[in-house]
Amino acid sequence: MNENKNITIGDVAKALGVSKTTVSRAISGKGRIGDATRQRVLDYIEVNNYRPNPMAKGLADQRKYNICWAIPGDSNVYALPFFQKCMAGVCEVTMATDYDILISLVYEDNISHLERIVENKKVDGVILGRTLVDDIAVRYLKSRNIPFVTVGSSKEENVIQIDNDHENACKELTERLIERGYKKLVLIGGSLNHMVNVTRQKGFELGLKTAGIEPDESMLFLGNETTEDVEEAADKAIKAGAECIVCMDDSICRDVILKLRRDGICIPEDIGIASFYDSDLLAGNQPQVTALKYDPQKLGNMACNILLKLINGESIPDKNLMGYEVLIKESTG
Amino acid sequence: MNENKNITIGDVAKALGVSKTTVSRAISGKGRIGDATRQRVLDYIEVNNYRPNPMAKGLADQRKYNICWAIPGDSNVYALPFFQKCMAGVCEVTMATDYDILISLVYEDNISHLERIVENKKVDGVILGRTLVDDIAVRYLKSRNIPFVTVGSSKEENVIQIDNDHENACKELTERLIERGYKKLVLIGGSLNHMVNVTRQKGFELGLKTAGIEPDESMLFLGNETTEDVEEAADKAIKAGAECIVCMDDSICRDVILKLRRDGICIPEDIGIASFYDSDLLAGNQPQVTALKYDPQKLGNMACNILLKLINGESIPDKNLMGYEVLIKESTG
DNA sequence: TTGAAAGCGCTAACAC
DNA sequence: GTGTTAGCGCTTTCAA
Repeated sequence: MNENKNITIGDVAKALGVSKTTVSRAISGKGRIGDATRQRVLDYIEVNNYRPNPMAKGLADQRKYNICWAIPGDSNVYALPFFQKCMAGVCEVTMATDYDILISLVYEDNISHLERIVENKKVDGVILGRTLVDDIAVRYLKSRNIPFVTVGSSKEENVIQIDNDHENACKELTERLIERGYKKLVLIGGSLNHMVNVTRQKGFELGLKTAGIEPDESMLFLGNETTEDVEEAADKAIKAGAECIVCMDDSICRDVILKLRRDGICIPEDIGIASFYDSDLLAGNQPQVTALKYDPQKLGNMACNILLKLINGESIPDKNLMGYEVLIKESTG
Repeated sequence: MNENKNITIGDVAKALGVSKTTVSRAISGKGRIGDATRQRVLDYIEVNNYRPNPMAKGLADQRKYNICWAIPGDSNVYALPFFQKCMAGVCEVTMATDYDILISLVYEDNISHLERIVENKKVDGVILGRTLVDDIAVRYLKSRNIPFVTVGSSKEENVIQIDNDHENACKELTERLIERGYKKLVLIGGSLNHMVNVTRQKGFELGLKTAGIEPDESMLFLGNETTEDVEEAADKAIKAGAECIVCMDDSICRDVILKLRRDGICIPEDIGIASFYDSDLLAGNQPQVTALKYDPQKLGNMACNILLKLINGESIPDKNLMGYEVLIKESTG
């Protein structure tokens, strides 16, 4: 149609013999306007494919119509399917609105990119894709007084959090494992600066307690960052007589499984394996792995919906937990 | 510092007793301005942490200072590490500029989200994260006359493409496999609507020809979409007497390896395995897999740099190929 | 070398 | 119910 000519609200107004205000009102639905006029405007816009200039709109109403999706910049982390699925969930929601998603990579000790985006006022709000125990991003966002939500729990006050119910999920899975006859459970986990890991550990310990087992150090192999760390932990766990290794996440679980296979240890004959997080990483495995299943996409939906509400001034409870599923599979006997 | 007060160019001008024009010139570097004045302005800005409002700037200079990173929306695809790494590469480049990245999910037969972003003029250019043989996104972008580049090759004319040199890479790996003594090579591949797969097939066939082998249908198992397809293909390949299975990408390779393991077929004793693409999916594997290694992050760097140049009116050659590495590992004898 | 003023395209009081 | 007008914060002629 209109090759390069950028048709503006003024053009529409002129063509219809009305004022720009009227056109603006027809579009936004705000203010009084006659039904007939509104329809006339809407029709014209539709036919001539008029699109308001977001810059002008943003300048005038002080909105950016962008939100920021901030994810870890560490390459071994951001590539996790979880973040992709979650982002797709966010995307699904924004697609139905005028909002778009701006990416930011944040690091545990460096959030300069996020800062730039916020300082430059490019977004109306931000979604933090993961939370840390000591989280400079959360603190920064709070200090800037910009609407934001976190995917994951936070220890900070007054932070709107959307999270899976890891605590209860892990508790339940732990209990179920014990019910299945495992006496000596062992937890292999990652960085304790990740809130999710802390929460999972708590769930694990609660599960043990419910079953009358007092958690102690000999069952916990935490803070493992690298594959080597994990393999070493697995070694120790086995030597300590573990009957079932519970892995805090899918990537740890993958590492443990590969390690056991190399060592000729059979699952589930020699030892049971369970994971506190299911994912594609574990998908092709056999035996299939007992694990907790969440829906990252739904989490993304929810986070985005809540952020949008927040931006629009609605008030939201701090804690928003989502459900889970316990999948008992072949890897645990 | 300044809590909520949005300091504007006017404030800076007033505080310094100069005009807005002068401040603008000091920042942009455009137009004549005295060194002393410029420095005075710059210092003030630095100290008071003034940030130009991107909306206003965009409105005035008709730029958006955003580029769009468009990736496949199919969940089994966009979660591939390749896209994440590539995006990180794009991000690295934008971080050093005023540009930010807007996400769009596109589908083979539906690019409405991309269309909205472009129609709404939210970006100055777009990077297409993958290319198809019949690519509606490419055609759309061309028709809209907006600067764009593709990561991956395209059959369309006048498209700026940034790609790994898949053809030569696959050709070379194929030759190397033959040199190692494999007589009967077989290629298992995915959708032939993906340009990358078409290119890889071509490289494979060129490699065979160089070695004096005429490629024929019995060596090609292409168009496999699902894990089941791949497993069936692997079955047929083995029954057809394949000595070495060449997989078009990492996920196919993973599927093949799992399948062989289930069937009790040993690598490399019973059969060789090679992959035209290396990734984390294959990382933990043993035996380690002979594969082609690329650098997706560098690809992202390059794509973004080129797009930025394009936006600034520079002219760029259509074809931009990047290097590769052939990794011969245990999986091929 | 610097400044005044006119937009960029849209929204929102405030009239009528 | 509709129009007038004054900005939103920046860039850019055009004068000085």
